[in-house]
Formats: sequence, C-alpha cells, structure tokens
Amino acid sequence: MDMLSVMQDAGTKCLDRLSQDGGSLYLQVKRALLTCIESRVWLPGDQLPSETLIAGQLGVSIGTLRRAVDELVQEQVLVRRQGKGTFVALHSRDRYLFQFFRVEAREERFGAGIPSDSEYPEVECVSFERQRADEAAADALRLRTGDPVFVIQNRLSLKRRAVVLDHIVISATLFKGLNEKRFLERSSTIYNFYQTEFGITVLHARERARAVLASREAIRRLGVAPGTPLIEVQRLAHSFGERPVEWRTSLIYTQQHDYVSDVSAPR
Amino acid sequence: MDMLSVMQDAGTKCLDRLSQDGGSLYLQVKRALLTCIESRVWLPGDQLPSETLIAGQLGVSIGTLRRAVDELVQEQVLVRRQGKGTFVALHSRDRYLFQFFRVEAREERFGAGIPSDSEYPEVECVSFERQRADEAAADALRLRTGDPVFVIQNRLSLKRRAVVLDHIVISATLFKGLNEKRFLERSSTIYNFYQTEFGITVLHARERARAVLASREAIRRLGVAPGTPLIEVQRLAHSFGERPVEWRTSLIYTQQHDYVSDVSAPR
DNA sequence: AAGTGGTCTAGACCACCAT
DNA sequence: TGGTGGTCTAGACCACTTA
Repeated sequence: MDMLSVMQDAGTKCLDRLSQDGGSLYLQVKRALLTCIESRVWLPGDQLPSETLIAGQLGVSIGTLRRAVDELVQEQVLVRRQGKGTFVALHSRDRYLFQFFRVEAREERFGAGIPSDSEYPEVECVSFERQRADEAAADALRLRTGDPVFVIQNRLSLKRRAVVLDHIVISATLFKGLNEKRFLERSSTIYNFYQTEFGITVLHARERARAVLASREAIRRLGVAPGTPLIEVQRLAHSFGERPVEWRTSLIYTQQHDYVSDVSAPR
Repeated sequence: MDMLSVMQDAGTKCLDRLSQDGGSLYLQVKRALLTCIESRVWLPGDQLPSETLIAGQLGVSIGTLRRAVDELVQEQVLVRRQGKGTFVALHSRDRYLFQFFRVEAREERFGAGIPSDSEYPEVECVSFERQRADEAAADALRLRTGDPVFVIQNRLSLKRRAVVLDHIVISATLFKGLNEKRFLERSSTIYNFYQTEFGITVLHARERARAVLASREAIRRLGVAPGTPLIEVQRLAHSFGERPVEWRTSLIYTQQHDYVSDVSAPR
C-alpha cells in the first residue's frame, strides 16, 4: 500500500495536531479531516487511510473518529464503502440529477411516488463570455465589482423541449484556465467538471424563486409566447466553509414541468 | 415521578419486545420508540423515560439507544434538553416560520446572511367549507374521490400586503370534530393546531411549483392586476410513516417576495 | 485470509438543571 | 446533590470486499 502511506505522510501536517479548539473532540477531528480535503492533501475520489490508522494518528478512539466521519458522510463530503474503505466524495451524474437539477415533468397524480421521468437534460451552450462582475454577481460571489468572471448561458431540454435557460456566473480567478473550448468539450455534468478540472466541490445551494413574464431573450431562447409566465430561480452554490462559488439564474418554463423541492428538517 | 412510571407502564407494550426484524438493533429500537409516539402512548410535549431506563427495558446498551434517539432528534421527532430529559417534539411558531413558511421579503444582496425580515404572516381565513374530495385531492391524501374533506382558504399578509393565498384540503375523517369556529379561534400556528388538537404531527412536505397567471380569484383575493405572474405551489405534507395529511395549493405574489429553498444533502 | 467498514457493548467522566 | 443528557473510550464481533 504505497499510495496510502504516502497519503498518510502528506496528511501528517493535517492530522498530527488537534490544536484548534473547536469544542468537543469529535468536532476537532472533523475539522482536521476537512482540512485534509480543503487543502487538497486528499483529492476527490481518493481513499482515506483506514479508520484504525486515522484514529491512532490522531490519538482518539475509533468511536470518536467514526462520529466525525459519520457527519461528513451525511454532508456528502465522504463516502463509505463497506469492505473497501472511505473515500472523498465525487460528484456523480446521479447526484447532479437528483440533488441539484430540480425540474421534473408534471405529474397528474401527486403522491404517486418516485418520478418516472427524471431524465438527464440535454444541454446546449448558448454563449460563453469573459466579462466583469456586475454588482449583484460580485456581491453574491464575494468579489469586487469589475472582477473578471465567466458568464455562461446554457439551454436545457427535456424530451427535445427547451425547458430551462441558465445564466451562470463564476469567478475567472477561481476557475483559472477555463475557456470556451474546455467548457464545450467537457464530458460530464457541470458540477463534476468543476470538481475534477478545478478542484471545486459544490456541496449545497440556496435558491430564491419568483414568477416573471418571459423576457425578449427568454421568448427567443425558449421559444415561448410573449406573456408566458416563467419561474426565475436565483441560486448561490457553495463549497466548503460556505464559500460561494457559482451564481446562477435559471428561467424555467413550467407549462409541462415543475420546480420541485423537499421541505424537511434543516441541517 | 409518578407520571414517568405510569408512562413506562403504558409504554411497556411498545417497549418490551423488539420482534419486528427491522435490520440492525438500533433500527428496531428506533421503530419501537416511533411506535410509542404513533400510538400516542407518548404525546407531543411528553418527557420520555431516561436513556438508562429505556435502554434497560429494551435490553440494549445505552450507546445503541442513543443512536436510535440521535436519528429521531435529527428528524425532529424528539428533542433533547441537556440536564432535563428527552421530549416528544412540539411544533413551535418558529419551526413553522423557518421550516414550512418559505416566503421571504426580496433581498437586494443575495449572500447577505440571515434574513432580517422573517416575520410571522398575518393570517385571515377567507373561507371554510366541508366538501367532497375531488380526484386530485383524494389521490394526494390517499382517500377515495367523494370522501368528506375540509377545504380552507387563507390569505397571508406580510407588512399588510397580501402575499399568499392558501387553499388547504384535509380529511374530515382524520380531523374529526373540526369546524369553522374551532379553526378561527385557534391561538397558534396551523401545524401546531393540527398537533395539539388532533394529534397530527407534520414532519415534512414535498412541493412542486410552477408559474401561472393570476386567476380571477387571485386577482380579487390578492389585489393584483390581471396578467400578473404568480408562483403556484402544491404541497403534500406528511406525518409519521410518510402518511399524507394535508394537501395545499398556495399562490404566491412575488413582486416583493421570494419563494426560498435550500438544496442540500437528501435525507 | 486479511483488511475494511458496521454494529454493539459496558462502562467512565463531564456539563447542565433542578431542588 | 442527584438526575439528566453529552462525550469518549477500548475493546468484541459481524458483514463485506479483494486477492
């Protein structure tokens, strides 16, 4: 297990001290693990050292380590596979589909159960530009007005019907080296692309929705009639430590689709 | 502690066996605790016997019991208060406000932080009727078409501006004894009212939203102009065991407010 | 068969709350 | 002071994966 021992050596800097007084021991352990991930000592997809090893290195009991790992698994930062090991979570197509893409074909029967129709949308890039952040985007992304950003417009279709128009703003500093060619040639989900190509993991987002009338651009891009009501969703997506990394505005044509959400216990 | 011992005796029927083979031991324990609550042996607000006592009665270790309780606390079925005890959760005004009422005044700055403006809406009852369930409502609530239901329309205002029109359908069988007078005279949040008066606890909900143009009724009730776009939200609220208990359609006027949601790890 | 995570135990000690 | 939940320990044993 050469890779593992290398990882442990590299991880030593994160794992040999629990000095940060973050309250209870398991929270300090959790913070130490997060530090290993945020500092890219452990990369998405990597296997962690075994629980026994980490616990030993940190000088805590295995139960305490497990409590910390439990929380990170729940937050989808880590993934456990019985018999194999614990891994830094990778964004899968399914995770994107079920967690972040929340548009579903209209159901006649509400309580019917699992949506049959959760298909992956077809994505077309409408425009890709390098611009300067306006006030709203800078505010959301914690940049200064005028900082360089990429502005990407995508059109998403389900069953060949244009349903969503996305307007995405990301920091050009954070996504250093991104260009239209790389973006167009990506072979995966956009959040997977962020993660594998730029090391940016989207963990959760906050959304605000309102009803609007189709703008001229929406009429053209979505092919809807003037006066059509649409849902406009503003999303701020966050990475570790609540760091905002993507500012997105989506226009959703809800003639045959719904914007779906769950209302359950807050985290 | 007379009340406690009575509760334990009553609870014996739930707590003396773990026969239901629900997989691992702590899951069986969790199910046993849920049974005590669902069968109303323990009522909302009641204090549970101490962890030591329950663990002893069930013949499991305290760690195993705690794991079961941990999950129920996370699902907001139980509440722990250090030094005092563990209690069956009661719906508070705050829980309604923060978890289930998801309309907030528009913020100019998105990432600004905690919404300053989360005020409790003023609620007016527009109509209260006993009707027969139509197909959609029956479907959602797992009733038969034509079963008796209560249909309640409420108008919600924030800062004296009408913002939401709620259309609520609940089973008259489940809410036996409800009438307009009792509904109007309730002194609390609607979900708190369901819980304290009818023993029905709303745990979570699933919502589907779409943009619509204001109907004649919305124009009249919300005082908006014809052609105004609104968000229509259909909510199915569930109690224990995924039992649907309330079917609600809300029209939201989003001129100065947003429909807000979090996108985080699924449960 | 060896290594991993998954479950469960039987304690110890601490922090908080009531009286 | 006595009871409650909160944290932590150091194991044992099981189930799953890989070789």
